[in-house]
Amino acid sequence: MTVVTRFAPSPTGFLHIGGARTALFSYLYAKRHGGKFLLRIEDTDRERSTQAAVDAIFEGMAWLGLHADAEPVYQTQRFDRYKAVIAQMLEAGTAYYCYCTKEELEQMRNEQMARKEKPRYDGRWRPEPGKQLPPVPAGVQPVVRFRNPAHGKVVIRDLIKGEIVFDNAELDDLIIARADGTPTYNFCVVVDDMDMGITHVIRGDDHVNNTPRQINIFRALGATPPQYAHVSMILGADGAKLSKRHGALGVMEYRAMGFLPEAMLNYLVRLGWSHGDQELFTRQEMIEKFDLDHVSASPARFDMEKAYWVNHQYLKTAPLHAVVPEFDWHLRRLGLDPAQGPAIEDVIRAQRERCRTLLEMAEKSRFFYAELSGYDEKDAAKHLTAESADLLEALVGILAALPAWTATSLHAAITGFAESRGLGLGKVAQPIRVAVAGMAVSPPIDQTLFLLGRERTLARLAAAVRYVRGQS
RNA sequence: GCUCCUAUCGUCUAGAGGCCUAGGACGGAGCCCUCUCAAGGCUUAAACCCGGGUUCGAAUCCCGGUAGGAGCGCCA
Repeated sequence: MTVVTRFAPSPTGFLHIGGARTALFSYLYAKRHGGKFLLRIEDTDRERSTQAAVDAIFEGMAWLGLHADAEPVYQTQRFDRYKAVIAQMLEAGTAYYCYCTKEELEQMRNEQMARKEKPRYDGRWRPEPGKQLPPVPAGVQPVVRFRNPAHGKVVIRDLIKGEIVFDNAELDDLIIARADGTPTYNFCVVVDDMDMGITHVIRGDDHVNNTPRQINIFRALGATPPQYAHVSMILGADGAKLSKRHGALGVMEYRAMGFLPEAMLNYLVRLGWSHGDQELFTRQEMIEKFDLDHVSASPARFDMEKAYWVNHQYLKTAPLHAVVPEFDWHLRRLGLDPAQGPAIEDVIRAQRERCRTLLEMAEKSRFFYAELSGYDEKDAAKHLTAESADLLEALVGILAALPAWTATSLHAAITGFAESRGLGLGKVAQPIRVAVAGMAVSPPIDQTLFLLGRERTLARLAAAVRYVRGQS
């Protein structure tokens, strides 16, 4: 049997981190077993679903490279099918009409809560042999309820949490079609999972309580339920639930923060899943090694520091062709023109070891692509002094006369100059750094000047000299 | 309230009864290297929620507490 998994977000917002991890697990599990990974848009709630959210989800999935193996399924395009199944269930007696109004239901719940009972439908419209149903009220559009088995137990062999047992007596008859005829979530999920041939449902553990109901519907339909794997949720750094109000960010915001998609995937896969002591996985390794046995059943906190570390590992080692487009995107985002400076491959090579994110890299590389807007105040005060102005002035002459503008010749020239003055390299390099980069941090000074080019270097050195002298 | 889930360093985790003096990673501390920032190397502090069982032996199995969480919609 081929494994078929799916990711089924409801388009009410962007693709957040928890959803992305669920999608990743589903994707990996399918790939691991040579199966298919499908996408389904659960948009039956027309009030809250938006096209913008659908697009945002696709955008996030695309950025992460989580491609589905077929066109996405939209629930709103399957209403005819749902209607047919509901008719069939009504016919078979596994579903029935219920004429309770929302107000009656509300009252029922309140009374039950007051009695400290679990709020549930009392089954007043549920047909039973020999039972007298209430008279059908005029002007009430009925909903359709699923006739859940009254007795027995539902046993879920969850691939992550193990055996979970629910008593059918705990389950009430859920609504599968609203008064306006539109189907509801738990019902659509079953019909879709059945029709799509889903073999493994990997989803957030906020769905465990829905699972027995869904299994019962599967059975009422004469279908075999898929296997389930409920992944625990991701908490914020403080251990509190992630929500829009509380630190839940869309994956695209992580892009803006300077994460590489592969790094994001790697951080996410290790959040809850492990393979011995291994921390870093290529996508291929994830596919080869991912399994549900080693997915943790307990919730995990999102640790930004660790995420940064993973990203840094990727920044340092990823093939340039994977970094270039992302870095280019960040440069432009800062209003910089990548054409107005050194080749970005060279800048990445020079910067990758010293930046945890692409955003940081772009900010630290600004001086390669744009004129200085000023000097860092502290750095200038410390390094752009009267003495260093003399050094810089001398350097302008030396560097202008350099036969070749290469890192090697620059290195020789600068160290030679420092020695001739009886100074440590730092005494010379730091003022140069502030002069050309505007701050006391940059790649090795020979690299920096080489990448910046002769013209810009000399001009900035001279400008720094003027700056110092103009101040006093 | 009811049902269900979870519980190893601050964080992510390894651990499937003896291999555990509980391992790795992030972060922290210290040292080395060094033109800045990094990177790298070395060292170090830091955890089995509590209580009972089962067993020759428990972080691992069972029960009970405690704590956290999820669900209880004509939302998904």
